This record gives sequence, C-alpha cells and structure tokens, in this order.
Amino acid sequence: MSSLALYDTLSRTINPFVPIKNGSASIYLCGATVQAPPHIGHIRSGVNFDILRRWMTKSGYAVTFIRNVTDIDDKILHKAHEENLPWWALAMKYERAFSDAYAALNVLPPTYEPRATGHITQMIELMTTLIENGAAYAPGNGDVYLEVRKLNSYLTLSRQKLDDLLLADDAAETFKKDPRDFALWKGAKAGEPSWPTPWGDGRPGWHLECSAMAYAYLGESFDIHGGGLDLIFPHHENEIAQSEAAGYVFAKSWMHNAWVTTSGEKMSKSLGNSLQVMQLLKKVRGIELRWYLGSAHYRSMLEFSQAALDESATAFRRIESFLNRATEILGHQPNPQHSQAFTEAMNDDLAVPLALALVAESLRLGNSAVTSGDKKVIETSANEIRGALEILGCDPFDPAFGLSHGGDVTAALDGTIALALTQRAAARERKDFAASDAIRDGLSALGITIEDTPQGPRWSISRMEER
RNA sequence: GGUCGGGUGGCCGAGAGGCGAGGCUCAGGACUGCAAAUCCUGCUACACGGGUUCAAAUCCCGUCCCGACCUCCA
Repeated sequence: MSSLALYDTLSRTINPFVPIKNGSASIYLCGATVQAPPHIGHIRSGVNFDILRRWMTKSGYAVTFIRNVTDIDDKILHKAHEENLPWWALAMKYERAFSDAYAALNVLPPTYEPRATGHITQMIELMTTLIENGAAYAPGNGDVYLEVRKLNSYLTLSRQKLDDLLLADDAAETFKKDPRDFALWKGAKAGEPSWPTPWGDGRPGWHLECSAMAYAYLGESFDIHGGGLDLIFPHHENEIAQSEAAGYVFAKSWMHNAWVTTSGEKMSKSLGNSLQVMQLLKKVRGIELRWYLGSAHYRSMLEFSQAALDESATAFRRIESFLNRATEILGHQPNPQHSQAFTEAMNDDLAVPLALALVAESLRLGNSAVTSGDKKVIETSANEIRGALEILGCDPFDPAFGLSHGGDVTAALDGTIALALTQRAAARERKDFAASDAIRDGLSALGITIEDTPQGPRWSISRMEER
C-alpha cells in the first residue's frame, strides 16, 4: 500500500507526507481577499485544496484546515469607494458571495475561517516581536516595515535574488531603509479605517495577517501552506520572512494550485462577469462545475472554454446516470470504496486525471454489467465510482448538492408519469407508434426524458433546460 | 533584466526513455418499432531543427511561439 506523497514548491520535488504530529495534518490555505465576486479561478483553488483535505481525511489524518478571509486591504478600500459602501459592508458582501460559491460547489467549510480584522491584536504582537528582534522598524509615520536585508534567507520559495527584482512603483518611498522592504503595517491616511498601535494608527499590510493567523491557529510550525501560484511572490515569501524573523518554523511544505486560463492567459477581472461562479451556475449545476474544475491536475493550468465545460458536464451526467441506475437495480445506494489503483493515484500528488481514467473504466464495466445483469459487477463498479466521486467532492448522493427533487413531489410525479407511460405501453402494444411517440414527445417537451430499458421504461428530468 | 511554467490528436486532458492514459466530439456497427441509453469498432497525436540511444512525446543542444510573477492577484 502506497502512502501519500505531495509536491512541495519549496523543494520542487514530490515527497512523502510526514506530519509534524502523528495522525494529524495542519493546513493553512490563503483564502479570498473579499473585494469582488468569486470567479472560477478563485474557486478552483478552493476545490483543489478541498480534494486534498478530503483525501487526507479519508487517509486517516485528523485535518485542521484554516482558510482565511482578508477583509481589509487597499483594493477593498478602493472598491468600497467605487461602490459607495462602507469598506466593511463591501467586504461582508463579497465574503458572503465566496461562501455561497464554496457551498454551491460543495467545498467543505474550513475548520476555522479567521478574518484579518479580527486578528489585529495578534498582528501587533507579531510586529512587536519583529521590532524587538531588530527585523522590523517603524520610521515614525505610522508605517512598519520588515527590513529584508537583515533576513538570514529570503526569496527561497521563488528562488530569486533580491537584487534581481524590479523595483516597485513606490520605490521612492522615503521611509523605507531599502526599496525592497515591505510594509507590515500602513499608517492611516485621512478617511481610512485604522486601529491603534504603539507606532501610530494604521491598518494591516497585505501579508501580515496570514502569518499572524497561521500562528494563532496552527502554532509555530504546521504541515502545509497552500494558495494560488501567483501568491508565491510576494505574498508567501513575505509570510515566510515575517514568520521566520519572529522565530517560527512556519510551514513545512508549500502547495500551489495553477490557474484557470482563457486563451492561454491568466484570468483577470477585466473579462467581466462571464466567468463568475454564479454566472456559470446558471448554465451548469454546482456538481458539474466542480467536476470540471477538479478534473485537471491541480498543478496544471486549466484552459477554460464553454465547450469544455459542457462536455465535462455531459461526461459527468453519464456517470451520475449509471449510479442512479445501479441504485435502482441494487435497491440501495452504492457504498463508497477505493480500489488499490485509485488509492495509489491519489497518493501520488493527487493524480486526479489518472483517477478519472479509472472511473471511466469502472463506468464501462458497470454499464456492461447492467446489460448482462451481473449485479456483482454492478455493485463493485458503482461502489468504486462513488468512492472516487466522494473524494472529488462530486458524490451525487451528497445532500450538500440538494436532492434533485423532493420525495413527495417525486412520488406525485412518478404516479403521473406512470399513467402516461401506461398509455404509451398500450399504444406500443397495438403498434400505434404515432400515439406512443406523441406521449414521449409530449413528456420530452416538459423536460421529462423517457428511456426504454429491458426492465421497462424509466424516466428522468432533463437538467439543462436553461441552456 | 531575474525567476518560473507551457506548446500532446477535431476539442479537453494525463504521461515523462520501450507496452496505444482517459474523456468529449465525429463516423461505422450491435441492440431497438423508432428514439434514448448502453456496448463494440474506427480517428495512432506529442511546436520546429539537430543529437544521444537498440528504442525519444519523454533525455541533451539549439530555435520559434505562448503564458505567469517581480511587493494589487487563486
């Protein structure tokens, strides 16, 4: 039996996962800066790390999963001004939008979801330590900077050299000792929200909150720190810099998910609304969108297209259809199981695409078994497929996705359709195919699909009426 | 300038020296009153040019193209 191995951005190699605390896993994922509605790139990160979490949990680890919300930063203040809302109202509005999107895609809520503004105390403590250490300085204008030249090491994650970096636009910043120093804390400008500190009123810089909150909930050292590729520099480098300068070990390994791209390019907000999660959920169901986002390997770019999404949804419906049929035949829902091959695929740095090939194989065997009536094979296939879908967070029987139709309604509908099907059967019996097809077409127009099977006709609700 | 990813069949998407990943689409077949569903068969690809090797999508050298980050970013 293989054991879990994961790619580590720091070493750029796949290593066996060895938890700091036996039987446990601690994960910190950089969540959203809540300044706009989530697009599928944001949510892909959530889905990828949710798959990691589910697999680790299934593998027996007690997983503590922290995903933060950054609810104060430059962009939030800017957007709040644009939308003519208090900054906190804007942040909450989009925090809810993210929560809704996570829920729609069955991304499990984190163990805890700390907000930056709820951890000002911890940030001040961290800055105090850094200033006492001599690692940080407060030039007197309310800002606090980390002095990067004094660090023992810096930029190890992105493997860059300090002097090779292009200078930021604010390089002329007179209060910095070195233009590469970065702000832990920003002194308050007029009209901006602020919190009191020993160095003046101000607000958090972008990076400080993650170091403070990771320390607060996971301690000086934890197993995995995750986020999107674009966070490697500067965000994660600066988290490392702050945390190590404060004397923490910080993250043992780093995982980064790749982007969703369009036409080869990273998604940007200029693309408009079309790739927002809620927009896409008008076209496909949450479970289908999740299937699509989770289907590529987390370290590979996922090239978005509407056609690819549609195809992916079609493929998923085939799988779902088999599970429904298997449930009817078996008389009970499949019991999730994992084959050796599936386990090995997932243990190999979450080789989801390989796992999906196994699902496809099981599906083919299962469908053949439906034709031949081999219940044993139907059950095995269905169990393994459901087991895989469960880990991918795409189990169609998971109540998180909501039942497709309520029990009472289904019963009533079932009776109604049964009446129509009785009429159709009678028409077919007397070879009046015009009449029987008229019934089928009529039901079809109402969104009810009829299929004739050796066990008799079965009906289902066609899903994509909105398309 | 520095750092880092890519280019795989009609489309999506794995793999990383040798046994055709897989899916979707399309075409043909089986089944069917017809559909639908399902199964079977077919479509034998790895940017370009060299090289190494018994063997290269995979390694090496060179070239072209695309993208990302460099203190706003999933």
